[in-house]
Formats: sequence, structure tokens, C-alpha cells
Amino acid sequence: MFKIGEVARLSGCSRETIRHYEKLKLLNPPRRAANGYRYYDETAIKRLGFIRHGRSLGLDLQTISELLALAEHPDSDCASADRIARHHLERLEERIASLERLADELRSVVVQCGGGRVADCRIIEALFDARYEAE
Amino acid sequence: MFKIGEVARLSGCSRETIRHYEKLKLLNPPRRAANGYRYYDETAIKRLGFIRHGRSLGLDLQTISELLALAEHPDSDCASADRIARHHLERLEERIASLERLADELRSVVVQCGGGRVADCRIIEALFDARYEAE
DNA sequence: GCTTGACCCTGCAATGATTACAGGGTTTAG
DNA sequence: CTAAACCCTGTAATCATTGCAGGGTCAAGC
Repeated sequence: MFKIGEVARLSGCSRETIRHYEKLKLLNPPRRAANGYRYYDETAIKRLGFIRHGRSLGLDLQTISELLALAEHPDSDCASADRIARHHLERLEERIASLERLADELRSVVVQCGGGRVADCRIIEALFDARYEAE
Repeated sequence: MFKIGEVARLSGCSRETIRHYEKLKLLNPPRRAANGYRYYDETAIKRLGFIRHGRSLGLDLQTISELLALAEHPDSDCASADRIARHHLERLEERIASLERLADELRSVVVQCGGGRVADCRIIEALFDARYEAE
């Protein structure tokens, strides 16, 4: 049985975040000691690891919550999990492509200024230039 | 002279966003007609274009505000603009590299499930797997 | 016994950028 | 004259998290 601070250290989520997940019903309310302290078991830590891992992959809490719901029915079909992951991968690839375009544009804009005047600055100029308006 | 709706159409920022920028002092308070309507000139539209362009590059409003302040002093040194842009480019490149790693992991996780049981699902399994804990 | 510091609790406000109301007033075209 | 399309203000929502105020509790050392 672990207090919230230990769980925070073990799971990598802050105490505030853990209480927040409880409020959002991503985590079952843990047992409480007589003094009101939360006490957790290992499954809560695993669950927090799952959430953290999902977050680090850029999944939102809603999506993670869906995956957790799936994980609670081990005998059901995993096609949904597959669909969710594939969908997320697609969005991720789009996002990367879009950031690559932006980096290209920034690179083309970041030139040697060597102490020039703002009036001649390509960076400022480029930002005022409507030709490159994005998505 | 343009009303806020026209400015919204011309600049690509919504009316709410324009009023929001005014509140954040990114935009000078425009002239008001007797009925209280905001009236803008072309410089406001240019400024909004600058902000939108910056946002589309992933700059935050604080950064954009700094660049706008620079742009207002055309005779000063543009080294600051250069530094801001380079710094942002670096962060962007880091972000892209990190997203690439995530996409790789997701790709390795998204395998054919073909109607398997959740209990055997690689996706769920991988999310529970602490080995891949990220940044 | 008593202080100190490390914990824990609740509930609410902040972040950043935007969007979405609610609850009004004004203008314009039919 | 009325309906639609505009405008106004102010406030609250979004998302995921963090921070704070204002408490209570616990273990160790004096």
C-alpha cells in the first residue's frame, strides 16, 4: 500500500496530476486511511504508467480512457485499439509533415543578419509577408 | 476603415480572436464609431497577418509580441529577431525529432490484430510496458 | 512536551490560445 | 416593420496540468 507521494515517485506523475486523474475518473478512488490519506496498490501504479506512456505518445486523456476501458475487457475484440492507434499514428504523421514544412520555412527565413537594421531584417519581413500564410 | 467582421475575413482571425488580441495588448485599441463599433485600418490587418503567420509557425503570442515590438523600431539591431527565430527553430527541430521517435514506436506497436482478443493485443500491452517510458 | 519539516487534505485559480456563450444593442435589406 | 446579420461586453468553457491558500497529520530530534 502506497501513499500518494510514493505513487507519484513510482509512476512519474505528480501528486496533483494523480488527484486530477481521480477527479476525471481515469483512476478509481483509492482506499482511504482513517486520517483521510489515499492508499494505492500496484494496479493503480500500472494504470498511471499506462496513462503516462499514452500521454508521452501524444494521446489525449479521452483516448487513453477509451483504451483503458478496452483493456478492462480482455476477452473482447481488439480491433478498436488497433483503429485508435492507427488513427493516432496518421494524425501524428500529418503533424510531423506540417512541422517539417514550418521548419523549412523558418530555415529559409533564418539568415545571417550580422547586425543589420530591423528595417532590412528578412525574419520580420517574412512574417509580414502574406504569401506564406499556412494551413 | 473596416468593421471587425471584415477584418476577421481579411486577416483570417476570428472576431473573438481579434478582440482577444486587443485585450492582450497585441493590437492597439482601434477607433470606435459613435455606436461603439470598432473600426480598423490596414495596418491592423497587416499586424494580424503577422500574428497569424507567427502562430502558424508555432510561435507563442509572447514571442510574436516581442517580434512586433522589434518591428516597431526599424532602425534598431535585428540580432534579437535572429536569435528568437533561431531559438524557435531549434526547439522545433527537437520537437520534430521527438515526434519521429513516437511515430516509430507507434508504428512498431500498430500491428495486424485481425480480430484478436484484447488480452493478446500488442497495442494495449505496449502501453502497459514501462520499458518505453518517454522523456 | 514541542518544534520542525515532510507529508497529506480540499477546493479554487492560473496557465495559453481560443472558442462559445448569454444577454443585450444596431444596421441593413426586403 | 421585421428579420437577418452584424456589433457590444463580460464571463465561462476547452485541455492537461500546475500552483496556491489554508488547513490537518506524522515522525524525528531537542
